[in-house]
Formats: sequence, structure tokens, C-alpha cells
Amino acid sequence: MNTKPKKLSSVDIARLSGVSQATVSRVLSGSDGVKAATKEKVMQVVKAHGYRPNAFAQAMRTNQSAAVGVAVSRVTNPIVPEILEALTRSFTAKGRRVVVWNTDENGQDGLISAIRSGLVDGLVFTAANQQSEAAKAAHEADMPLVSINRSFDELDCDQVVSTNHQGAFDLADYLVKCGRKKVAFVNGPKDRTTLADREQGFREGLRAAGITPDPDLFFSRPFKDNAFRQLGMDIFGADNPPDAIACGNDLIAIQIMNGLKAAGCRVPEDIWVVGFDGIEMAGWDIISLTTVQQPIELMANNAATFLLDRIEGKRTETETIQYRTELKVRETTGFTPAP
Amino acid sequence: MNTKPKKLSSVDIARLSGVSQATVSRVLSGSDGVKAATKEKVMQVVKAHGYRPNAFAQAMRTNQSAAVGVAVSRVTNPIVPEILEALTRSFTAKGRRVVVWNTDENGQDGLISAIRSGLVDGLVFTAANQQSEAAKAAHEADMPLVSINRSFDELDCDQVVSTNHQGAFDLADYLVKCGRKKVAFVNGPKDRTTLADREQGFREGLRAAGITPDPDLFFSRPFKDNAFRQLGMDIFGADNPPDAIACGNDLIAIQIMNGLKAAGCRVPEDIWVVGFDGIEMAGWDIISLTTVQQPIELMANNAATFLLDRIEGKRTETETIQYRTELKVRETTGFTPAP
DNA sequence: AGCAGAAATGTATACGTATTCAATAATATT
DNA sequence: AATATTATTGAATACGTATACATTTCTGCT
Repeated sequence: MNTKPKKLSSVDIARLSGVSQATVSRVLSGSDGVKAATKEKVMQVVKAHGYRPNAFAQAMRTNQSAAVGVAVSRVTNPIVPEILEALTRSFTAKGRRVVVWNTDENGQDGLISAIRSGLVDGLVFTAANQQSEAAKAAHEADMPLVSINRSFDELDCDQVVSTNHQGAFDLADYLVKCGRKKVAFVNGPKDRTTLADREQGFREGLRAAGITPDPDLFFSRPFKDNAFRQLGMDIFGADNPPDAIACGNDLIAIQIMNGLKAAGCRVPEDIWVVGFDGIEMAGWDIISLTTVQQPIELMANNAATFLLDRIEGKRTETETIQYRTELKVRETTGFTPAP
Repeated sequence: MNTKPKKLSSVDIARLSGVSQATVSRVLSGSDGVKAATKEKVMQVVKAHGYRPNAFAQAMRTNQSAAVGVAVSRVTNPIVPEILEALTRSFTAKGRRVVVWNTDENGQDGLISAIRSGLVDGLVFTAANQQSEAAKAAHEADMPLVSINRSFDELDCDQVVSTNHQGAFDLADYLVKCGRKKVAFVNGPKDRTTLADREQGFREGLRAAGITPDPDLFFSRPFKDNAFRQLGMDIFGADNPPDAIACGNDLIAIQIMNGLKAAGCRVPEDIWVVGFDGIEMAGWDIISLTTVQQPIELMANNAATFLLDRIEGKRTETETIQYRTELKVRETTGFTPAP
């Protein structure tokens, strides 16, 4: 074991290259007004020692952390990693670090604390429930804020959403047009605006197609204890089961299918199933779930751009942008793709 | 729009509560030697203004960031979010923030830069390829390091792994004992030690069971372009296909099954398929993949503990801990669970 | 009451950087 | 060549916190 390498500072670099600390700072921040030869000399030393400026000192001095936060919940929903990956790609491409908070565990205290302590320059909220303490805290702290796949009624911030209402409306229409007579809708907790919007759209779609929504066919369950799997079994086990089940999102649909399969129900022969989100695995051959697809990558990119522009002061007006969803018909509604 | 709230500092809190800045600092860091009444008074002001110490100033002063990094790659492999969630749970429960780096995109530059600039106090590496610049940089920077589900030959750091070799060995034995005559093995890039170990174990398991591994039945593909789906189609389409396909991990197995299904092959009637990892969705009824399960939650917790102990200087010797894997037999190898 | 010692608080400083302002070196102008 | 101008560089400072050290305020004891 050799002696501790002793972390270098810009002062050390300055000494080693025979210039002042200020000059080192100028070289590293790429400001002009520094002679090419000097820059060269300093960079040489920097490279040689693998020196990097202390991020915290930088952050403190500039009041900019170069990091953005992403608040997620329900990571087990596969759409979350998909959003996360797209966001991360966008942000890191633009030189920002990404700090992720899972607001399931430990509540939102950690996130709120992080907001107040200035750890991030901005924040993206992904689909979750409405009344968010953290969002309020961020707003009060005057922190740039973007919501993706979720709408805040009270909070004035940029929002990137998809046509949840219309997509569900069209979905209902599709099912009825295809001759489904008895259509159920399975949803998660309705304090999630995304889920609530979809259910509302679906109801209206049914009515528009001439069917009065039957309250007994609208279900809501929490995201735990395998509730949706159990529900799938129950639905198939009941007398006179529906001939189609639409779900608030793809994960719900998959869990419903688990229950159906466990109960011996064949999809689509006995019951059709459709989801909403368009997660990647919905397209897998072994799942082949009909769903309403959102352009996740686009939405995430847009959210990232919104946030960064706002952080950099390029935008002041808040804006809501809505992306068009697309119905993807697959095998769970009887459509067999060409081989 | 009201006037800017003007971020408060400990100096402001001190002034507002009629004490010195040092006392404010003492109150907030919970050090004793502060009169109860004073503490009360200060906390009152702190609460009233929602003040939180500036994390960067704190980090700079203490040389501790209170954050740990997690380096991941291939986020699209569902095991990654599972590991991530478990790690996050552990770390946040212990008061640490988690910063995630995806080393797929943008290479490892961002991560290396973060290491050198002191952004995190420690780092967890999850399964990826062997020759990691970032790991080397971390080691050089004298940063605590833990690898999970991956082994470094060269680097001296704590490691949390599972019995990849033995698990695969037993798996081969199981398949042969069940009467499979012609067993293929499909793997990803073998610079991932985890995948390499499994393949090696599988080979030896076959031999031990009296079967000479046939080089034509060992496949390796990159994680892109749907290569495994294509391979699944090709394998079933070939003359005299195998009667079982073992895979380097669950995601590969699922993609192989996609290809098999697309080619009209029934699992398990025509071909058995087994995976490795034990991701959650392998247990779903609609997938029901036989696999070798790792105790991900335990492994993640252990990794977190290792890292924190090392950061806090409680450990000096590096250690490798190996968790036992467990064969989970499901429908893709013909076993139908009780209803 | 007086004093020693402990408890509580205040003062001063350092962390590593970016930046303002002053000083110097280089260049252009006459 | 002398001066005006500009291009570089250096010195000094502030950011917000934690902590070593100095100082003050309490306590208990004789």
C-alpha cells in the first residue's frame, strides 16, 4: 500500500504549472482570454494528474449543481425504467447528472430535503399521484419543474403528456366495433391523474359507441399483494364474465392475464385483454398485448429539453404539450401478426 | 409574482434566532453541548423558514458527499431495475442519496469525471463487462468500491456474487436427468464474467452428466438488433433442432422464446427453455420460465452494507461473498404448477 | 461569597472554486 | 521611441458550512 494520493486542487495544479489558481480555473472553464501556450501548459499538468475540479466547490461557487433530479414511483412498472433511460440519455448528453428519487420508500422527505438544500437545478416528476408534497416544495423553492405523463391541476409547471383521454376513447370504440358486448375496465388507484383520465375517456368512448357503462364492470385495485392477478381470476370465475378487459396500463393488463391464465382462461379466445402505455414487452411475441402506445422516447426528450431550457432561463411561460397515442393491435385482441 | 425568496443560509438563521452561526450548525448536526432551550429556539426558526443546509457547502467542508453511485448498463434487462430498486431502498434507508450512471450511453466518461471530482463517496458496479476504465479510476482515486453480480479479476474490491458456476452446473444436470438429449446454450457477450461463469459451469455440468458439449450448440450473440429473437427462429428452423435451450440470463431466454413463438415452436412441448437470474417476471403465469434464481434483494442489501461500512472505515479487508442460487422449475420445462 | 470546573456559546478559519479588480506584458499607433 | 491600447495574468475575495479554539455563562462546592 502506497501513501495516500492526496487529492489535488486547482491550487496544486497552479503551482505545478507555474501559473496562478485563477488561470487554472480559466483554462478549465474554457473562458477565452488565456494564451494558447499557457492553456497548453496547464492542460498538460491536468492530464498528467487526472485532475478534475471539485464538483461541490464548483456548485457552491456558481450556485449550479449541474444535476437534475427525477422523481419516480412504482419502479416495478416497466414503463418507469423506460422513461428513466430515455431521460438519462437526454440529460447526460447535455452534460447533466441525473439523481433519482424513489418516492415509494421513505416517502418524499429525502426528495424535499434535497430540493431545499439545492442539490439539483431542476426536477422531473413522472407519473404518480396528485397531491405531492415534494412538487409543492419544489415550486416554493422556485425550482424548475416538469411533469411527464402526469398532470398537476394546481401547480403551474411544464407538462408533457399524451392523449390519455382520446386514446382510451378510441380504444373503447375499437372494442365495441369489433363486436365486444361486455367490456370491463380494470384500473389502479385513481389519484393518479393518468389513470383517472384514461378511465374517463374509456367511459365516454363506450357511451359514444352506444353502450352504457356498467358500474359492476369497473374495477379499481391497489398496486400490491398481487391484487390484479387475483382480480383476473375472480373475473373469469364469476358467472357470465365479460368478453373483454381494458386496463389502466400495460402492467395491470399483464397481471390480469396472469390471473386469467391461472384460472384457465384463454386470451383472446375466451376474453380479450388490452392495456395502455405501450411498454416494450407488450410487443414481445410471447405477450403480444394490444395496447395504446405513447411515444415515450419523444416525451422524455421533450421533458428534458423543457427542463434545461427553463434552468437556463430560456423559457418563462409554462407550457403543456400533448403527444398523440397510437392503438397497437396485437394478439390479445385476436389479431395475429403476419409471420 | 412576489420578490425572489432569497435562499437562506445558516448565517441568516443565526441572526434570526439571535445566536451564532456555529450554534446553528451545531443544532442542525445534532451535536450535543447545546442547551435544550437554544436548540428549541433555533429549530423554531429553521422550521418556520423551511431552511436546509446547503448540501454542497456541507460536502465541501466535510469532504463527504453523502451520496453513493451506482453504475449500471443494459437497463433494459429487467434485473437491473430490480437491483437498482433494492440498492436504492438500502441506501436511502441509511441516509444516502443514490446517483445512477448508465455506462451504455456516452461511455464511462461521465462516471470517471464524477469519481475524480468527488461527487460520490463510494460506488457499486453492477453486472457489466470486465475491462472497466471507470472501475480503475475509482480504485486509483481510493474510492470505496463494491461489485455486485460481477467479478473483477484484477481489482481488489468487495464483491457480492452468486453461485453462477454451480447453479449452471446443476442446471445442466437437471436437464440431462429429465431426459433432454440435445441441449443448446445461448449466451451474450462473454466479456461479462457472470455470463462466462455460467457457460463454463454449464459445460462442466454436461460433462459430469455424461454428455460431451457440442460446439455447434453453443451460441453467443450481442444484446442488440433483436439478435436472440432471430437466433430462436433460426434454431427451431434448423434441421434436427435441440430439445432444450439454456440461456445466459432470463432476458435472453425470453427473447429466444419470442423467436421460437414467432417460428411456430411450442414451449415446452417442442423445446424446453431455461433462463438464469430469477427476475420477477419469470414467475409470471404468462411466462412461467424455469430459471436459476439469485437472491437479488439479499445481494443488494449486502452490497450496500459492504459499501457503507467501507466508507465509514469499518472495514479494510476486501471480501467476496457468494450467495446460493436456487433452481426454480416452471412451465417452460414441462412442469405445471398446482392450480 | 468566592472559586474551580464544566457547560454553552461565540470567533475565527479553512475547504476549493469562480470571478472582480488591479497589475503586468504584449502589441499597435503616432 | 514613446505612448495608448489591448491581451494576459495575478491577487484578493466570497460562497455556506463545520470545527478548533477562545470566551463567557452556569453549577456545584467550600
